[in-house]
Amino acid sequence: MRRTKEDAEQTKESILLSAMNLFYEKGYSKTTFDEIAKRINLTKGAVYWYFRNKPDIVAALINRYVREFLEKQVQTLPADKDLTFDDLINFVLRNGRFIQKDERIYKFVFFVSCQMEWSEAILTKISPMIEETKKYSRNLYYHCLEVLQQKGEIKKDVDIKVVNEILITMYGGALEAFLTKRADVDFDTVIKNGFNLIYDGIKTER
Amino acid sequence: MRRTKEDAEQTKESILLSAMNLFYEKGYSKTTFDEIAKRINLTKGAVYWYFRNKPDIVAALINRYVREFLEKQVQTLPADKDLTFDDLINFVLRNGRFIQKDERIYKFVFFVSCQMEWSEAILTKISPMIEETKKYSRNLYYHCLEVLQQKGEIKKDVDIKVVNEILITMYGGALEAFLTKRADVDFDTVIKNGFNLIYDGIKTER
DNA sequence: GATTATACATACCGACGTGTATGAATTTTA
DNA sequence: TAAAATTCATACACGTCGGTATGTATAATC
Repeated sequence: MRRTKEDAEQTKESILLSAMNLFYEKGYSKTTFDEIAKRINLTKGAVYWYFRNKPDIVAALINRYVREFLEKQVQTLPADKDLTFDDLINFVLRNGRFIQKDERIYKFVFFVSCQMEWSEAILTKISPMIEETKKYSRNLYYHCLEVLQQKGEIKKDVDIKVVNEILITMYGGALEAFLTKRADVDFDTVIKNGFNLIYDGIKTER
Repeated sequence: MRRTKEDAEQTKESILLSAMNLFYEKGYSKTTFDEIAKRINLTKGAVYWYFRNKPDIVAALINRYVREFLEKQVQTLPADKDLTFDDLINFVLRNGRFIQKDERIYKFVFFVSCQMEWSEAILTKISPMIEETKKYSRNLYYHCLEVLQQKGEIKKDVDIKVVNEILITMYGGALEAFLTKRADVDFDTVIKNGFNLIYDGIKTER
């Protein structure tokens, strides 16, 4: 029973969504092709027609959501000449809120962070893609700090590289705490206060 | 072929170690009873004689290493009246170094953080134990900040609870970055500089 | 409108992994 | 020293999951 091309595209979408829901709920290794299919009233055959194996599905998910996420990110930063540290804070806050608001993104991030063991098969295929986005974020933060230091907003003797690492560390830690729901204080409060405390220590006195 | 009691205790030890090595190397769900046994020249039967299933093994590992870790932690903090913020920094640094130095502890932490999917079976048995240690650390940090504020080292108007969360977030983030080897700057540098920057912002001016 | 390619469903195979039942050799115990 | 308990090894039963081979209805193509 062949469907139209639009129908086919639709089912591929629903397969990806079903897979991610299951990955999110019960982890990568415990979800099966059969279950992915049954959730959307299909059979294994359908899933195997679109994807050759599980790592393939994960790769497709990463391709989709990472790109979607990165695109959202870029838009929200002002030009270099107008850049302030508050912009950087708000940028991070928006990222956090984006993850919290968009259920698909949230499930995806949770899946990658907490529901996927780093076996060889996964690691070789997917790790490079994740590394790339991490590097992208890292460079973005660093660029902002660089601009701010050149504009005289940050003391000249401050080692930006270290500050960058501190901020990234805070972001990563806050995100992990949020994902695993083990924070007494919420994401926004930690980022806002933490980043501002750091900034108070590195900004030029007026 | 029955062994002596000492031999039996020895094999139980080696089973736990073998299991943790495999969990560390290829993840929780991909390691089998058969492989755990073969690594130490035993058969499945031996492993099943000591542990009923995989979650049982994990529980035993957690029991052992978490306790060992906590005991090491407590010793390294001075009494309240002599407490300084530097002590807190050094405490965190020692924790980090302890994880880096002790291969068993390192593999265990990596396993729990990165090589275990949060399926129901695991979560119900093990999550409470992990939560407990997290809570322990959280309270320890908070207690230090409380003491320091009462001694007048930290400004009275500072919300210690938020600061506590910031520091924990930094610790968690730095640890995760270290475990996943995606840090340009090492653990010690981030903690030292990060904590000091935070402290500069909350300490009373002299 | 006949052919071909597509979009699945169905059926099946084989490998593997969990768990158990049983056996055998010692050690411990009484 | 005989009985009982321990410490494993061996063997097997069972379900499950990944992967493939095949069938089939229908859309796309010409």
